[in-house]
Amino acid sequence: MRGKLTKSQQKILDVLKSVEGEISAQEIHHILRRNGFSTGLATVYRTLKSFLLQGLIKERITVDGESLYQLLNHSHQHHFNCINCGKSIPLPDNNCPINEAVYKSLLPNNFRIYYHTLEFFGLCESCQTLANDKKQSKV
Amino acid sequence: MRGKLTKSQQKILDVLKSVEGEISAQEIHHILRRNGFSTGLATVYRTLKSFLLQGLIKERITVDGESLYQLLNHSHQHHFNCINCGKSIPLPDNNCPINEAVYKSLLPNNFRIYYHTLEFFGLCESCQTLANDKKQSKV
DNA sequence: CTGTCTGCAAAACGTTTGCATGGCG
DNA sequence: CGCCATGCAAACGTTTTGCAGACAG
Repeated sequence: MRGKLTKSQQKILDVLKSVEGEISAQEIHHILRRNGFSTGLATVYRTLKSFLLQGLIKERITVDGESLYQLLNHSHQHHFNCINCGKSIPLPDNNCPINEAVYKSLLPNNFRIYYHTLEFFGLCESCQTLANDKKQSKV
Repeated sequence: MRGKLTKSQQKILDVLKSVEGEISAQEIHHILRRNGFSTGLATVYRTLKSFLLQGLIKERITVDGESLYQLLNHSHQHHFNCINCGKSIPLPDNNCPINEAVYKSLLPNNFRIYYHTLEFFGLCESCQTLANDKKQSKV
């Protein structure tokens, strides 16, 4: 894939564009199937990997071990993730603290940076109270 | 597990303490086996999940989909990750831009934050040249 | 005794790969 | 005609789960 996209690749890109936030490979696959395309799951994965290497999309792995993808030109989000229930709550995106200056100060310049992820982990409100009630995961 | 640790759990904690940086569940398992303990892999996973929920350790999922664990009181590291070859290069940890003030400004206070991850993704030097040579992943 | 922790093996899950087919230049 | 992309199914590696037995309080 150099420049031109195949039909399948174009359809996958369309789905990515149509989605507000992040989406998984399997969801893309379902949407395509639902819309009558016989695209295989493997093609979705292969295309996403290719998009990723071209710096077109970003990838984020959730607490549940699933990869979510998002177009890079979309406004990016960071999240709070509950390590107990797996809930992932996007933070207001207006004030991401990672700007050009931070990039430059932290990273050697022989890397080509496509994107970053900033994620917070802990317990959400309800999982905190569950933990306090000791009903939970004494393990 | 409330306060007191079982033998297995203590041994797993010891391994975490003995390691400078991050370590995978499987590596912990191997080390225990090598040292003559018959600890099962499932126990390692179960214990790590419990440690995680107690805020004892942090978890980071690599580009290859493997979880790495690290004691939370150890100095934390951020990384540059090559999306092509999977290399993960730790950044100088002295100046993490995510401090208390940033936490407070970004996050609602009904979450209990245990830790954060900040990761940069892109192409490392050698993968950039490979990409330029077009020998690579035209997909 | 009772309840939790453990090891083992099997299952689950998301993802990747091999291979034969198909489509496009 | 040749080459790359595709679909399918099988393979893969990590993590989770079910279960019976071991252990501790």
